[in-house]
Amino acid sequence: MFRTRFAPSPTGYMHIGNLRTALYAYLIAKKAKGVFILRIEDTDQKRNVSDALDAIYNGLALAGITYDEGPDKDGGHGPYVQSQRKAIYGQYAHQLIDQGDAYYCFCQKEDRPEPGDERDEERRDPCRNLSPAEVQDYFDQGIQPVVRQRIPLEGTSSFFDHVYGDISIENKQLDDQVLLKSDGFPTYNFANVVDDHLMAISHVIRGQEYLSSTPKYNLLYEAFGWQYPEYIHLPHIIKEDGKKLSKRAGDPTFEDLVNMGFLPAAIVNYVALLGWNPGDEREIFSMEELIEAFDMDRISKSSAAFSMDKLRWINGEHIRALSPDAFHEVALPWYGDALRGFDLQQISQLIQIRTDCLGDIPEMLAFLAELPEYDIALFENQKSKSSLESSKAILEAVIPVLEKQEDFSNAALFETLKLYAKESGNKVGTTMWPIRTALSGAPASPGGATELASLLGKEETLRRLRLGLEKLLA
RNA sequence: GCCCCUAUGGUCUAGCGGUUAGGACGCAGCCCUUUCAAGGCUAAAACCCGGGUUCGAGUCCCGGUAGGGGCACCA
Repeated sequence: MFRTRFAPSPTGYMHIGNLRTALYAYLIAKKAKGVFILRIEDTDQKRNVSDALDAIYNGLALAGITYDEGPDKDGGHGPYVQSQRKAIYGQYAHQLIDQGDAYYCFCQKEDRPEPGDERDEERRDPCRNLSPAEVQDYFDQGIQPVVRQRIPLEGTSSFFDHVYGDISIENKQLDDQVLLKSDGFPTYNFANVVDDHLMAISHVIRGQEYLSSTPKYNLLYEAFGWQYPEYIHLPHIIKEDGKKLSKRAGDPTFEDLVNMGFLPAAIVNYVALLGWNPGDEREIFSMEELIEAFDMDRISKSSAAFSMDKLRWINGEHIRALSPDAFHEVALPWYGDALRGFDLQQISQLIQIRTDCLGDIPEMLAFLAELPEYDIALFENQKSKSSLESSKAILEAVIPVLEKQEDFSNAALFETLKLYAKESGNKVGTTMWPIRTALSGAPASPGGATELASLLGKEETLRRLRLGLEKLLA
């Protein structure tokens, strides 16, 4: 039985790297018809943010990643919040001390050498060899110790990782890491091992930054006589300039992207592709398709750069794949008050294919509510064989035609204007250009002349056309 | 300082000893067209460097270089 877990610490938001870790852990479990677990790693008392739990729940729900066991979903392996498991860690730490695989350390933080000091020779802690009497003595002085892991002086620790292959590190490179802090809480280094074992996690999926600590965790598994899990360490996600993603530098979190107008499903789709590919040339995936296609042995080793351009494209593909009704629903919140009175359904129909990101909508439609200032140079367009003169003539001729037009539906308008073009000997494009331009005041618009006219209605259409003509006559 | 990892176009990637080095985003051009999109077609663009191994290396080995990560009473 595959059992994977996502184990975030409650920092208040879900960044892209976390989202991908959660997603891969979910996909690996679901692919194997296994169980996906949410565990909260809140052992750092200084770092807990209120409401942070909600951010995790909301983020996962938004992403469509559902867990089978978690803080609010007992699966018999709880509690799923590490701060509620304090007694468990204490008990296991004492077992290690009794076995000689861990020891009390009474050093103060300041006593520890800095990296870069001559720590290669003697990186072992002075408390490593304290006699029972000395330990007792310290206790009698009321000093609160930490518990450190006793790493073997000799030998090499090796393990297999599904992404990075065989990794091997000499034990002498490993630190006697702290297992239990002086406040009695475990460190991540200890809690993750105890919890992963107790929760029967079969596959550990986490960031690459844990790769070189994994031998220490395996030593712990061995000390307990536990079997260790399979490992899947994930390369980092970086920016296109090679720097790392950071909220501080203004890089968007998952929630930010959603607020910017990206579909959660598209973000999930894109993030899945950051470091993994299906082995064929598909790029657009639903969650179900991802589950079907995912293969942990096809995860790449090198870090991947997050590309807004590619996200936009994938988002556009997801938007275009929506049914018209579904698109209308997601687009609606972006229309705002300025578009009151317009046929929003018709607008949705017009812009769906042209929308890469919902956040583009307000700007794309701004001209509807208010005609922008524009230069008459816009009436000149080579491709439409449109000049200032032709535009003036066409506008002059077309205004009376449209004044008589009763049916302002797109189809009817198009018939009328096409007929006019034919009779006047103008090309359709040449006829439409000045109309489209006068109606939008922009070099490009989400719809052609008749589509805009139909949207704007007869009165406003005529008003804008006359305005355009005035500009040309001036 | 010590240790671990990585390295194919600008970006994401396929490749797993013999390929015209494939695809996608982006970029440029063309077609389509009621402007723009969308769609179709075309183009430019890559195996970090140096040694080996081999008949033959992007692919295997070693060494550089560059980048990332770790060496916390943070996770």
